[in-house]
Amino acid sequence: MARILLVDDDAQLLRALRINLTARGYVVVTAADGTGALTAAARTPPDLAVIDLGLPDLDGVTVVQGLRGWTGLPVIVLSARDAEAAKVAALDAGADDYVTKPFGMDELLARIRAALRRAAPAPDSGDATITTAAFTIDLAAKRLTTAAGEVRLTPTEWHLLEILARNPGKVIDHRRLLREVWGPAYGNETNYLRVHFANLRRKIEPDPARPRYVVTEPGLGYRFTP
Amino acid sequence: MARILLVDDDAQLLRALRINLTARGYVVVTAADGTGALTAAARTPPDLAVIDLGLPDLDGVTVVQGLRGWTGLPVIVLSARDAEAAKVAALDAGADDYVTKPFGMDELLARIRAALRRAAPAPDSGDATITTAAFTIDLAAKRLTTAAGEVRLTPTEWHLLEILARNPGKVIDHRRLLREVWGPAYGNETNYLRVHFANLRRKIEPDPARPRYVVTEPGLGYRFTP
DNA sequence: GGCCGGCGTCAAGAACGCGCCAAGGCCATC
DNA sequence: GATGGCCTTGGCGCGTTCTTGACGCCGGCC
Repeated sequence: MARILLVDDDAQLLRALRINLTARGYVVVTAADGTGALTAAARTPPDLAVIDLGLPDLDGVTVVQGLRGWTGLPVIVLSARDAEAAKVAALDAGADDYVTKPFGMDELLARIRAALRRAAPAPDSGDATITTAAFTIDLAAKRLTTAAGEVRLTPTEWHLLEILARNPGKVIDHRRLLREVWGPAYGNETNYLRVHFANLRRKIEPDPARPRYVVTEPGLGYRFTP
Repeated sequence: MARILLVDDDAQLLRALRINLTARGYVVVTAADGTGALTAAARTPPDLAVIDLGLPDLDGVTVVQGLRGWTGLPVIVLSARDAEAAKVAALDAGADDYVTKPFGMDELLARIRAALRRAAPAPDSGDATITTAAFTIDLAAKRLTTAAGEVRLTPTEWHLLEILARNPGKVIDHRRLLREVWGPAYGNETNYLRVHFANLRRKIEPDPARPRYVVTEPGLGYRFTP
């Protein structure tokens, strides 16, 4: 289920939201201030963030910009009723949606569902399985099967393969791969990519020395060709 | 500019919105009821729709579903303050966003901008292929194919070609090319350009000695002519 | 006619990126 | 406390790419 990052300095509200969301099956991570939110998001990027604009340390808009710098995850912003200027600023900074306090839990849940639905860029390709001559990727079930049987991939290998497989034929930057898998602090550690792609190829390529599906574009990045 | 479909039975509000939106450069189409909205959208699909939930003939949720049946265009829904149930229903029906009446014009405009921005996540993949008589450039996939087959370009060659191809017909300065590819510290190393453009021409020009597509403008820079 | 600056071409050495291997550390599980 | 899986880190060799310098060509200018 989706991971949701909650950011608010009101411990009571945080607790209420956590209970409601976990009851719906979401995995909830919380932070009480802006820096905590950014570090938490950097460590393990969530699928969606709910951010209160009135934080003790950073402006909520700053937090939104900090996230938008490296990830496209949907962001829902919370704030007091009369702060229309802040609303506009947050939306223009890249927030996806806005909820005014006080709000009904049903409304927030509906907006979260809507945002997550939008974020799944292609609902057909989200649940779809990608099939090649050598193997089949089931993105939803996180399963990869070859003619020889099922293959176990490590989390990083999955993450890398998934990004490539969702953009078939396209070259994905070194930087983008590193940012999406390891977080915004990474960008030059191309050796990570070399090692993990080598391991991945050893598992899924018919001839790992001459890869057919996970192709290197020297100096640019990597490409998945179905 | 973007086409926006406005659906509301309040003629006064419709007029006010039309004035404000056209003033911002949007093209506005209006409808006063649900059936009118659906037929208008079917005739010439807009880029975004703003729909009031309280229509005389159809339920607003029905209109949203009617649109969602065949198009993915972003939909913003309007309704009275106390209709939280309708809000939830509309969002789950596929509406992208929700604004409560009465609302400030700035907020609506910000939400429209946000929705349009989300809806156009791939401006590069749309116009990203440039075709000439001799070859095709796919900027998104970083692929270049000629009649003879696919051609591999080095990173610098790609970078140079991409800058020229994104400004077809325009002369690009030596300095700008050097700065964009090699960094701000470079500006006089025109010999780099000579070498790399020579290599590039050898790969993509039918007659590299007499270039047709990557043309030198002596003393000024280089130009891409499709 | 001779000079000069800008451009294209070529070739050689340096630098870089990549695949591969192997050792070490961290964490969770048993 | 031991084990095993996974990620990180460093080093090595190879091929490609970039840089650098030299040379010839062409057109404009004195």
